[in-house]
Amino acid sequence: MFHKRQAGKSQTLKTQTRKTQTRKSQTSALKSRVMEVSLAHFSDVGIEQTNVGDILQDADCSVGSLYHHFGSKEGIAEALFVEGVDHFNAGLLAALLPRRTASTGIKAMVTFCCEWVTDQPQLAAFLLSREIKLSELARLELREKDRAFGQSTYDWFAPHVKSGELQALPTGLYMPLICGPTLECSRMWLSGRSARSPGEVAAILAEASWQSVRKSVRKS
Amino acid sequence: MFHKRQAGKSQTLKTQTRKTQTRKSQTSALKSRVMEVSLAHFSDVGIEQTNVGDILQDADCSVGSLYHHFGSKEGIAEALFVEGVDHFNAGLLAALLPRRTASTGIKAMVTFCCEWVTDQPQLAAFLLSREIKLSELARLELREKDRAFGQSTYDWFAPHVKSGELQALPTGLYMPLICGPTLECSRMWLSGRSARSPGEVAAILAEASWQSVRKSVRKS
DNA sequence: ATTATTACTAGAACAAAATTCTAGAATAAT
DNA sequence: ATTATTCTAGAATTTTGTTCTAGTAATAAT
Repeated sequence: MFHKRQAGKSQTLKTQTRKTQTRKSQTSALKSRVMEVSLAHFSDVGIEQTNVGDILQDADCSVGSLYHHFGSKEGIAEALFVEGVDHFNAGLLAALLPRRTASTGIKAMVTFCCEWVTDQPQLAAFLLSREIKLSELARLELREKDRAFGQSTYDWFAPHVKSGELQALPTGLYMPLICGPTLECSRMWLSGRSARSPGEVAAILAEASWQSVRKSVRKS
Repeated sequence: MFHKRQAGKSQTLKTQTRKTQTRKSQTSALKSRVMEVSLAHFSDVGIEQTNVGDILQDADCSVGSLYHHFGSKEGIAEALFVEGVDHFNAGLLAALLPRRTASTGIKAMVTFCCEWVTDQPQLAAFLLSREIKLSELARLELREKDRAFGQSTYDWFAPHVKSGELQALPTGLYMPLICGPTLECSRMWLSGRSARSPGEVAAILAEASWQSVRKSVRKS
């Protein structure tokens, strides 16, 4: 009995582990499927126009599962949004931090931005649409991430401000000045109002944004 | 009989006119009320989260009237959007066209943008959210207006490009470079991610945007 | 003047779609 | 082994946008 139980236990443990992984992987695959399918629909026709039924069908998911994992349609959007922001911020920092001069850093930010949008238009369109009603929890989470991100970038900026290469500006203005034009171009491209992708005009945008934040002594 | 008819007619005309005006003004007041109330809700929680029942109640309007005048919830949004874009574009042109130098023109655009957003945050938030699914008709109407607007601004730019004050850029890039940073600041302020209103930083934004599009001969 | 037409209002009825509920299966914990 | 938890499933419910029918007031036509 004891032996049997032991054996049974180890057996169970083993199979449990295997089964758990199977279950877990099934579950996580389901969640991924739902998110992937939802992103396609959201970026295509917007959250409101997307109906849950289509998501369920395309992701081969039951009503119960969807509401168990995400709580609501907005819940899916929220998960996508947080994931997307994380991905973007991480990429932008990775592009910025290794640069040693103000000019190359700023330009790297703009270039990264352009490429990221051009490479994943669906996610970009979704993030830029901002039609997401975030829960209080997610709002706080994002605000904290935003703060940390802002801090990281400013830590990089500060020395260059001190050395006189960059203008001293209210901290909240650097991002809009550096990435604002690019994001505006992105919106226009993503919504079909412009034919030129951000990737195609990256160099121009990078130079222009750099001119807008550099500390300059003008000839004229 | 003829006389009576004449009298009757004029009488009718008079009362008709009065009654008509009353009716018309009632109707137009109703439409205004619906739009005003809707804007408040839309800019606050978004179109999807706003429910028609609330609009009906707050605007003291019946279901029938609302659908008679606007066709759908999106119809209200569409009307607000078109009206808002018209108002913004007209204001921007009015700020730009009288200026005689490249520098003052560009700065006037940015300044106007900042003030407009700061003065009517609800409308600005609604326009910038871009969660509106426009009808084909409205889409075409807006595209045409966009084109005309772009043409007007470019007609103003062209001479300054020729004279070497402004950079020669792909036409689609002027607006993003000039207004992109401002719009980004606006989004942050409107969504509560930034405390400083665009109006407060207008001067900085104007100068920076000008630096980004001017044709410069640098000292360094 | 009477009749027909149109513009508008009103709210009950309807349909579509999001979400909740109940139940049961798989897995983990005690 | 039993109990608790997580997850799946889909029927049932609720919510909500929209349509429909009917009626009223204003305008035009005859």
